[in-house]
Amino acid sequence: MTVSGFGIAPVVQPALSHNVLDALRMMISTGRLQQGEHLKEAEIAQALGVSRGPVREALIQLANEGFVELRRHRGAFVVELTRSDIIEVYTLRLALERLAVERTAERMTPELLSQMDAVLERMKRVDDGYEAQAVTRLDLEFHDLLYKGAQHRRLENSWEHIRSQVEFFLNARNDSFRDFLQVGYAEHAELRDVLVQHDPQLAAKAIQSHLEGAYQRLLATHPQE
Amino acid sequence: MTVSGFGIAPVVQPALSHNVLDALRMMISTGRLQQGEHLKEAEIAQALGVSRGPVREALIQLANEGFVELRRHRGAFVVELTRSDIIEVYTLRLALERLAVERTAERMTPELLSQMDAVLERMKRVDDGYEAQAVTRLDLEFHDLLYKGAQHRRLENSWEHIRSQVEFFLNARNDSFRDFLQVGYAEHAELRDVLVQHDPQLAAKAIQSHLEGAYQRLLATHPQE
DNA sequence: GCTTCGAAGATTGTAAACAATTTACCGTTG
DNA sequence: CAACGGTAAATTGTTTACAATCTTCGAAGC
Repeated sequence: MTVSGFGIAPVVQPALSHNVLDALRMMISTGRLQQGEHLKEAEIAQALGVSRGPVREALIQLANEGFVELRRHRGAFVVELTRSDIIEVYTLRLALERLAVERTAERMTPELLSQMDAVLERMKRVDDGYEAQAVTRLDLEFHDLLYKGAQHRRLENSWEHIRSQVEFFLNARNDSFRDFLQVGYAEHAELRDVLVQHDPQLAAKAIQSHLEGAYQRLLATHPQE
Repeated sequence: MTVSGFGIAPVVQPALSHNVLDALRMMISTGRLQQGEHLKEAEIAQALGVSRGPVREALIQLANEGFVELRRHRGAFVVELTRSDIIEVYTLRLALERLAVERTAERMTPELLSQMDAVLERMKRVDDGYEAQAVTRLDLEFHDLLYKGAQHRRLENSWEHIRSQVEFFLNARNDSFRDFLQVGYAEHAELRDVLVQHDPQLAAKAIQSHLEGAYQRLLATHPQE
């Protein structure tokens, strides 16, 4: 191990299954794939120019992320997300993110702070003509930092498991409600200000009210079923 | 849909990958597989009499559960669980299980209660000659019911993701400390008594102290590294 | 008309073969 | 003798082929 600290990343091709996973994930979270749709392995494989093997592996992962349902001998179906799914995702996310901010508040570093500020800066610059997916990405980027700061591998993993579903809901919402300018920067900046105080309990309160707000705005776009 | 409510389960063979998954999971959680060990696909496939396909799928699942680490072109390695992993599993488990009991307390039904009592009854009957794995199973069975009662698919899924790791730690502990007679029944019965009161906040407190106790006992068996 | 049955097609589950990459070994070189 | 290089073996990544199962659709029987 004589060499280290080069700025260049090692050249490792990502696995094909990883490419397939990314492609499918994006198609679902952006709504290009209908809910309940039957994802046929052969079809996907041909469309992406790979064989069924990598596709199967990607579908297993998607099932783990709760995006598709795997039925034996029937294949993968895009899950239908209803109001009760919003509640599930929200409650689980709150449980996870509370742990995240409690730990992040205790571990706040200048590096992390500057990364947060960088994201906040980009939020501030968002103007009227923004695209829903772009602000969703910013939102998620900020929350990614919360998990990163927690330095908790399994917690980050759990977050990844619902992250795409959150992305899906946020995309749908930001499409119909264009209020990111009002709430986006302000609410996240408030979170940042709380985190630097190194107070886990305060941070837990803050994330609770932040997510509660997001949750209510989300429910407003999904009327009863 | 003319037929329903038969007592018999439909005859669907589980997928081979599922069998492989169960087999590997047990071998790891019971410690039959060394930490850091390299799990070779061909070897496992031959030992279990299947091809590499199902084995690969099982390994992907195991990686999701945090049991093995997958390195591209290198294969699957059994993770090495250290003191910091205990902390991770414990903190994450607490976050999840708090949500679980909060919901279960709100949704407590007579059916669930009798299922809990059945498990408690078996805990009570445990005598001096118990085996570590048997009491671990009982312990986990009770906690499974907490998640079941929460009626939260994604939460149950998250629990499954760390359940085997909890099992691994509990097995190791129950092997060296044989105090299940003292703490096993009593602590879980107390949890049950709290849950029937339909008070989420009280339930959250109870699970916190229960897990805190389990955590401390666990740490005692894993000295610093 | 409605149900039942069965065959053909479609789709997934599994196995086996091939390709790409890593690891291990060993001789060479300075 | 440690470091470097190269070749063979081992291992994973991917593709292809085959088996098992499900779905579809239409005809037969009531």
